[in-house]
Amino acid sequence: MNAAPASARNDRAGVVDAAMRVLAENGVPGLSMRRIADVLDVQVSALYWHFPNKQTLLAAVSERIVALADEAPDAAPDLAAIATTLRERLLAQRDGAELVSSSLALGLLELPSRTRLEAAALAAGLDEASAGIAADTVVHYVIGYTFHEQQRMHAAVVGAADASVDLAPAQIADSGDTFDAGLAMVVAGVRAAAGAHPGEGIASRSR
Amino acid sequence: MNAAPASARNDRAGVVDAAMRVLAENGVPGLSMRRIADVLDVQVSALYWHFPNKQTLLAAVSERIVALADEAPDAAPDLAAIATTLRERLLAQRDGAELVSSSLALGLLELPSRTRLEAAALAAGLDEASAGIAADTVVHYVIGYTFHEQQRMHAAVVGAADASVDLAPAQIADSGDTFDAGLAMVVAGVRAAAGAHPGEGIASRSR
DNA sequence: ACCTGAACACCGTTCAAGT
DNA sequence: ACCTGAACACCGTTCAAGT
Repeated sequence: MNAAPASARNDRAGVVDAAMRVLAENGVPGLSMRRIADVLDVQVSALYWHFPNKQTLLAAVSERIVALADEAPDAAPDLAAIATTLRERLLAQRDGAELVSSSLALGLLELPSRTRLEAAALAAGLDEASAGIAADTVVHYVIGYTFHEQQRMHAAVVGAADASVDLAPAQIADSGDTFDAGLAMVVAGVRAAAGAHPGEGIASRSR
Repeated sequence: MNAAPASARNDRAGVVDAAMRVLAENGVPGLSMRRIADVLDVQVSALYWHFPNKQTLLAAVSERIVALADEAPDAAPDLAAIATTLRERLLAQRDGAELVSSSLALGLLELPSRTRLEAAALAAGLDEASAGIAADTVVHYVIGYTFHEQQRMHAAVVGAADASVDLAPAQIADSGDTFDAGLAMVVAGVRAAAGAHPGEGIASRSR
């Protein structure tokens, strides 16, 4: 299986590597098939042997972005912790949220975090249907927030040269706190759904 | 097809009208400057007299999509009702959520619903900072959910001809219920934040 | 005030053909 | 199994020039 000449031939992983490099340097607007081919020193058409089209290639990039680093022992599943980890993965790559959002919407990507969020919601006491909805709700919040954040980061860079837009530095600096505050609301809402269903009344607060 | 009289000059509103028509027929992927120009029976370059670039034109389209029909008497501001109205506006136009999401992220669009959501959150008892965060959280949920939903609607149409993907019809049919369920969680979380701050809750900050 | 005509520098995708 | 070369049908944007 490894008798192939290691010289100029690429595989899917290599193409994704190249795409990640183009993404880091040029962002989504500059992530073209031709640019990826250039990095690999190959014709554009060569990419179509590895992937049927650009969206599928982008989905493979997205998959790498959201791949969980730790397959290790899962501590108690915690909604906020899983959401925060997802956000960090998205932030680690330029335009990560945009890429993942689009791959997800096209049904070309499965989100490992979503499975974990669903498990956490179940563990918190939600029924199966509600747990799925809760997981999606958290995912929409995280991706929506981070997408917005990353686009504004880019706008800030362009705007700096442009001198037409200026964001207060504080507005950017404390975006982590703002994310956490919004996340806390969503998580509180999910917890409220846990209390509502199985118990007998609306206000069966055990804590 | 139905070109305007050759003598009639266009204005910004007319260009947006044309763009809305192209959007309805071709969706975002087919919403090109050339197609818009064709509808107006005009050269592409003519569009650049009205708008500095495509993104600004798209922001004007987004603005029309989210414009509130009723400037009328505001009943008691209700988070869920405002969110539902926003979703309906987005669903009324093909790829509406995608368009609005991108204009919003680029800072080219102000969302009337956001102002109303903020007011509703204040009325519910949140402080000013939290009300803004609550409004953004609801907006992220609504846009994220609807974006995902609309992309899947299109994928379903393509997939039907494609015969490669099939969504359970039930999955699509009850998407309204699923939206409401997720929204209920978010709204409950916002309400929880109202109870926490001003009273004698967990963190009693002197103010 | 609003538009034409033409160009520039790009795109994604296909396909016969090569090795 | 993996790639080349060339083509096709598009893009957004600019700009001198027209009325």
